[in-house]
Amino acid sequence: MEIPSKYNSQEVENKILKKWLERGCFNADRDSFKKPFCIVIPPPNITGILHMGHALNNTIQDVLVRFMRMKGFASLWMPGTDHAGIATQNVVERELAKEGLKKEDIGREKFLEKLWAWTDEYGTTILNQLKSLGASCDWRRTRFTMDEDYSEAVKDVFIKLYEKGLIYRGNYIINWCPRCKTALSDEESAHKEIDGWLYYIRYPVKQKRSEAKPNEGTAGRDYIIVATTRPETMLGDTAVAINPDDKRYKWLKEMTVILPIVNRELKVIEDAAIDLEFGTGIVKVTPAHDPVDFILGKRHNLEFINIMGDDAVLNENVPDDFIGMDRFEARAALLEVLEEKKLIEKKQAYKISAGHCYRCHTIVEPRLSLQWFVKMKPLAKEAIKVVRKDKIKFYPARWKKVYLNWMYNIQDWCISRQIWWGHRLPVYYCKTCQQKKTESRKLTPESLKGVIVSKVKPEKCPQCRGNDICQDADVLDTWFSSWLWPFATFYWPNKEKSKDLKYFYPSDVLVTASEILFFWVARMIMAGLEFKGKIPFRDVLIHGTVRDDKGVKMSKSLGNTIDPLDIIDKFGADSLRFSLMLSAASGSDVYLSDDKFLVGRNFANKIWNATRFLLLKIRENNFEIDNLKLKNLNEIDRWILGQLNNTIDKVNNELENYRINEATKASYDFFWHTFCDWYIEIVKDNFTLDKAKVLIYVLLNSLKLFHPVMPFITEEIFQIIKEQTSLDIGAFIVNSSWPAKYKLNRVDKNTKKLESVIETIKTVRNIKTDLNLGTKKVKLQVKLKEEDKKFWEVNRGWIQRLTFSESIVFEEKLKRVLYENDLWQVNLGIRDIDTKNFLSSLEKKADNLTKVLDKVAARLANEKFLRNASRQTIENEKNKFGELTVQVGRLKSLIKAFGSSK
RNA sequence: GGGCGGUUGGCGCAGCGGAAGCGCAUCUCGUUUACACCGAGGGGGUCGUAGGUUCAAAUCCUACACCGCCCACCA
Repeated sequence: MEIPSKYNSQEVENKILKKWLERGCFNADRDSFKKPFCIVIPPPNITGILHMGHALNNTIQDVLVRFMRMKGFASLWMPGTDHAGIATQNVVERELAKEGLKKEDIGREKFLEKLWAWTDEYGTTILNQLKSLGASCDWRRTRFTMDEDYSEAVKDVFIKLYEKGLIYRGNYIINWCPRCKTALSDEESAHKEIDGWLYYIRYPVKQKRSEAKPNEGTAGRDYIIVATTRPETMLGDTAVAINPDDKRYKWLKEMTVILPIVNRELKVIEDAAIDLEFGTGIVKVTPAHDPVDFILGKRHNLEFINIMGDDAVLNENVPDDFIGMDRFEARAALLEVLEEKKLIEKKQAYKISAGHCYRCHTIVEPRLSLQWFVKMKPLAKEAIKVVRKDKIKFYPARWKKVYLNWMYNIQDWCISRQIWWGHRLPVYYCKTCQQKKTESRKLTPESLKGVIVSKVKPEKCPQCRGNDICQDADVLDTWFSSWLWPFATFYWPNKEKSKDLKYFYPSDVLVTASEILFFWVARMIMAGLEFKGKIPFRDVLIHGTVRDDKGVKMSKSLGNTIDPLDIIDKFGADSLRFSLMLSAASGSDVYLSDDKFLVGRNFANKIWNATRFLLLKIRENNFEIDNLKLKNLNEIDRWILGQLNNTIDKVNNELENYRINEATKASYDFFWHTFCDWYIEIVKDNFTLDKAKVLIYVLLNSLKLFHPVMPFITEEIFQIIKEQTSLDIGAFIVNSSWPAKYKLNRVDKNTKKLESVIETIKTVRNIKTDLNLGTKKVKLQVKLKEEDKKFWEVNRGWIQRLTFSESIVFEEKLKRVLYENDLWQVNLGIRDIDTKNFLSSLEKKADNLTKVLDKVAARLANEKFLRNASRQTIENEKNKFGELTVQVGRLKSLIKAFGSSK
């Protein structure tokens, strides 16, 4: 069979993928003879399409899973998808909008039908894209956060926490997205600085000026000035506040202030939280629309006036003129009125740090509302301990601090969402019991009267026996289901179905970007400890962000993305993976541009052609390769096997420490620059059956080293080797065993000679370049000891070829020496030579080495050095001094012989 | 405001106490028994700045500067 000279990734990858899937190569089952290794995938959103971030994240996981699989572990990569509440609902809402409909038009039930239909149609798109990336998940096990069993786990957890008193319902200021019309958790509100204004507004004082005690500072005025960035919220003001120690406003303490436009009377409260330095030192207090004011409101028993609806449009709690206006419209209108009334003292440009909805980027409105929360402090306690004690380790380690810092300051988690797509809260209300409550502007603790927390709808209210019962309309935060992912995917808490859980839990490593450290990683740790009593994973591997070549984060909205599917099309999944792994220094961001992927493509082609060459030679020679028992090894063979051993060690070590880029680089360097550049070149013209076996042996083991990073091409070549030899090497490389070191039982005396020859070849090439000889063939004259002649004799052929020489002759005496090392001297058989370049490169070398030599000499002459440095260090320096002296001596005498250019 | 990173050749990174390295880019040469998606070579860096510790500092310490993240209730 002819092998084409270019590797065709498209053709190969589809074919190989199909075989793997058909033969269940990725399946992982409980096996009492194997140790488990498990990674749970960060479930992509069902709305997702594969982007570079996914490609990076999942390639890392796949490399680890494939590595451990080959190492003989029952290596499970658990796949699945996340229902992604708000994100998915938004997508389907947009679809609906194309028909001119809103979700309310068709109702909850119909809307959910559409969502499920959408899920069925597009929900697995990303999983198929992961397959084409080569992701070796056990696809039989694919789970979805809204699967029936999974939903049971979610309800279960809610009830457990509720019964433990860790879930409560209450009126608090939460982050509200007026576009998605739902509450958000603190984490879902991303703070960004925006340009705004700080307005200074005059509020009149009710009491007549004469009644005011005339003394310090601002006392003489009949108004006060407050500063605000969100003037429209003043319509909900119910007080103004000052610091009790603020001498400037002592006079104000007994006064009443009139809220302009609304004409509500505001009392003046004193609170130590007020910053004397900021603004005017007087704060307008809007308890229903600002988190700080909310606390003040509770502390001082103020009225809470909610002035906005769920879409941030002002409601009937504001003067008629403003009702129905959007918050920003209202701001403009209000400022106009204030301007007219001359109530604006001044405004100054100001950077506001405003929360933005992490799904639609709308500015979040702090809003008082009745929501469900999880008490986090008790859950955080253990989760802090396991990380502090390194039961869970972060890679890179610095993330430990970030994690702990967040955990120490953790806030309660708002888990109810006013959307339709998600897990309904397992909460029911008895309308009869609830009606007894009274409407009030005063904030009262939310009574649990009429609240029934239950997995299924109760027939009757346990309190009043009434049957007018309805389920809470809200759904749970998406992360309230994702935080169970490491064990709910194994059908926890169903005892019957979750047998694998015992075997595979805890998983070994979680691979993720830092963005979801708090959203997901921290919460999984808490959930694992709370519900399973065990950590969910031992290691957390945090990789960087994917950026473009200018360092800007890749994002769809900026249009600077590189589509991984395009790269797969053009260069192949292996190239994509290889280049990603090579550029992804552990934990640092990845800068990508199209040409980065050429490295991967070129390397794939290199592997391909090396294989092609070997198989070609084997066929030419009619060699029958039916075993890999290596025989008649000479020093060259032992040298390459030793180099392979070193590489295996290095790759093992690096992969075990999650330094995939280092592992990738090590195997790349070995294969290209040692195996191809030297070994193959050396044995080319002495291609015996024994050599062919060494070549195939090294090739096969190299393929195995590459396989985790480049699964497709390595599998394809593995299959070709199987086809073209009689070797019994197993069905698939994906299920084959990881390379072991070749047993080399003696230290080779000739290794030094071989390495000196390689050094000599390199130098001769340099000299020829310097002498402008190009590829001209000249005689290579060598003066060497009798005992080394045999070595040169045996290896004459390839040394001659690689030095581009017409012949090699041994001389008793050289007319001149162009190169010299510990073992031999070399001259080239030419008469007239242009020594200019040669001399200058010699001089440059000599200069550099002399500088170093001087330093070493000075060090050795330094008494303090001899006194303080370790014996070993001094010994090293002495050796270095000796070597350098010899080298410099050689160079200097060479320069002298050719007549210095200086 | 607090915290965490980073600053090494044009670009991206490694090195983290004893002779400045790698990949890409660049330049020169090359129709060599696979591969031009190749081979052989070359040029290019006083390791952000200023101090300090040390016999010795890119490497440890302290400030500072710039860049980038994250957290935070400065209205």
